[in-house]
Amino acid sequence: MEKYLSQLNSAQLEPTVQIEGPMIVIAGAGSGKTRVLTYRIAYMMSQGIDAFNILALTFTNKAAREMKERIASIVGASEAKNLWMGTFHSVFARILRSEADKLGYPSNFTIYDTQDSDRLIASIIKEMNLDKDIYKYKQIRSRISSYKNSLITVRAYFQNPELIEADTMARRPRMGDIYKEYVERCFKAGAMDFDDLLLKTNELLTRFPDVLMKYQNRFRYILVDEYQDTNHSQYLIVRALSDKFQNICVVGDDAQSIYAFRGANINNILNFQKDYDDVKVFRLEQNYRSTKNIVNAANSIIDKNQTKLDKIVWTANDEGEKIKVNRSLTDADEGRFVANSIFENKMNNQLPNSDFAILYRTNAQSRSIEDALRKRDIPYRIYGGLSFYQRKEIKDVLSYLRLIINPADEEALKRIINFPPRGIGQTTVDKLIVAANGHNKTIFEVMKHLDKAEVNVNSGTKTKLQDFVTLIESYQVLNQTADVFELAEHVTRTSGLIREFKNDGTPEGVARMENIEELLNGMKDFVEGQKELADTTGSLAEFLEDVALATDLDADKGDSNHVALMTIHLAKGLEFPYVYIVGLEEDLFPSAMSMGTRSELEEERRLFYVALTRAEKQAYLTYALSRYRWGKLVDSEPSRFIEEIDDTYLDIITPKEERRFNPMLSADIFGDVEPNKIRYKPAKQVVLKKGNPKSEPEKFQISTPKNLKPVSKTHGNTNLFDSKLVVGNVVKHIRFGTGEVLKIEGSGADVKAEINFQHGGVKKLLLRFAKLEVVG
DNA sequence: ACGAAAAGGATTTTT
DNA sequence: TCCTTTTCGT
Repeated sequence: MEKYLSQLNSAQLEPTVQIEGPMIVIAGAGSGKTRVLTYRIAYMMSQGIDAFNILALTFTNKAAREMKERIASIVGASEAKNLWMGTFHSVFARILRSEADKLGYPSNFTIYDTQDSDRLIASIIKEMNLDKDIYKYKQIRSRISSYKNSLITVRAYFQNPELIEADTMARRPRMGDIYKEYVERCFKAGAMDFDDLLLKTNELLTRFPDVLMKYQNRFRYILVDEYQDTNHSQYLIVRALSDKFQNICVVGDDAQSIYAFRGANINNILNFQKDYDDVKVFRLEQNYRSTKNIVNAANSIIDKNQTKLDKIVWTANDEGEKIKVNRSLTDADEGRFVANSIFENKMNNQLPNSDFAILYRTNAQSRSIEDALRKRDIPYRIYGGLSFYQRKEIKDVLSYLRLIINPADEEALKRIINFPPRGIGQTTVDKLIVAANGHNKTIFEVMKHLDKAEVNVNSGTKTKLQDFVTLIESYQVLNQTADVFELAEHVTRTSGLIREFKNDGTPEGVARMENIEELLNGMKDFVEGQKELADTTGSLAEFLEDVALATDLDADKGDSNHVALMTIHLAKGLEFPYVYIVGLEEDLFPSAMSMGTRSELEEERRLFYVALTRAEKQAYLTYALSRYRWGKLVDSEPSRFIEEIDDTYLDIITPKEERRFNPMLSADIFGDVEPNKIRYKPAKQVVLKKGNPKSEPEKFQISTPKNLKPVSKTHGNTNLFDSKLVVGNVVKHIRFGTGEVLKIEGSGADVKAEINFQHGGVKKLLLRFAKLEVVG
């Protein structure tokens, strides 16, 4: 142990060896937080504390797994295996399973994912005959989610006139009724959604003091990582469990709190010192990850936020390169710039692809980047997006398995009762739901006793329903003896799922088959794995739980030499030598939806801080003047975040003149500009061809690079339509003289600039025609 | 009941 | 633009 502790600096060592009492570690980005956490746990165990008494809560499964592995490598695998380490959701799902009966739930309850919740809510809205344009199921779901995260139960809701008032004002007077029905239907289906895992844990600990005591005594030492991202529900669980022994260590960075949108409460970390007596406060302020330029630039950004804890992040690392800022004309250009830059950096410095990451605000931004990377043959991998387990075909297979474990699972049943098609249509399902609700039974029970439930269907349908029940029941029997893999293999074959996707014949169908195969392989691994791991039983129930709480980031497998593409949220906790943050434009980042309040904007700023601090050596910020959004070309302005960085750390690399779009250059570098991929339709011929610019400007196409001559600067270039003219540029006009660009508006061929000429005042010019030269 | 075609919605982030 | 949902014809 000594040899490990000697690896720590004094700021890291202090919290590592502080075992007793409440404490908070405020850990700046890249300050060795994970190292402190792992060594601290290892140290505790070396001091004779039983691993059995330690609970460590992390934000992702991946973080938990990695930490556990590191601890195992220090203290030995057998010692580490008793540690309880995982996400809030996975740890408390396990506890809830063993205590489920107290809450009236079966121990094999299903975990509904967001999609399941959405479908159930949509179905309830339909059953209640409500207007689905007013009662949008996604809004309803997020509303219910925030109630649950604030511990507002259905009963609490109806006792709170303010909430009812608020929903009534929002033209949703039936909100409470939907909430009630949703909760009841989940309960009847033996299902908990993500929020329930926390809410029901609170219920368990509050209603059953003996249970609370049991877990207080068991978890005498509690650690919480990423404390800034805990929500109220999680906060209460931590408080309750740590109340007796007060051995609570929370670690986090308020500057990296980026999950308020899903209920995380930054006040949990800001107020921690008020929640416990004699809190010891530790600060990790030395950054080991990034260059001085990056650290200082990040500091200058986060400085703009009002809500924060005192902390000065610094580094002893090299000065490094300045942060490079690049402007592009369009999102496609931005992609090309990034791909080109990665290519150059790779070649110049002999670097692997895995040294690079491209971070964006929204998943939709990946497309233009992907296109460019593909053209340059740069291998990449997209993280996040539609998770593997959310794909249709995977959810179909999983739904069969879920139904085997828990026949009450309404969402699983509705999903597969007629997939593959077996002649049970919507009308029949609706009848079943009505009957089930009427008799307070599950749909599956109703199907088993069609006559008793008085379901009015014809005899053909009746047979089909009975066949389905028999099919599921036969699987249930098989589940008694077969392992997960064997069962799933049998199910996919005999249910007709495989046939369904095979017959499809389309490339999508093939991909789906491959995904199912991958799922089956995963199951095989799971079955093999259970033989080694002591804390799993390898049951189907356990597999489904893993899957329900898994994220794509958890499954990082295989060849790792690729450029990483992901959202900034997903990048939290990761680091890369080279980081490209793309789409730094107003309304995109910061997002248009997050600029309503100061706290929302501050969260966007923290998000930017997180993005920037992922970079070790070099960061690039890029933005485009226009970008395709919802299939439309939209003009955009540079993000305020660029301006907010102290410009001594910036290197604006967009050359004013040379970067002007020049098809020759552009085409030469990449070799293969596809005409139809070039989205701007400028009146380029003003410069390139003789003749009247007005004639057929729309028909102009950049066909082959050969046809185009480089723009001659001496001619005064003239057509600035494509020249990345921005507000602030000083331009020269043949008649009006010099002036400053005040505003740019319009799109396509109608881009206009408002220019304040020294002699002549403010004029609005159509760039298509104006002969302008940028002079500054 | 089912498939094809048309319409509509979405783009903030995820355990 | 792309994906999901709804509508419509059989």
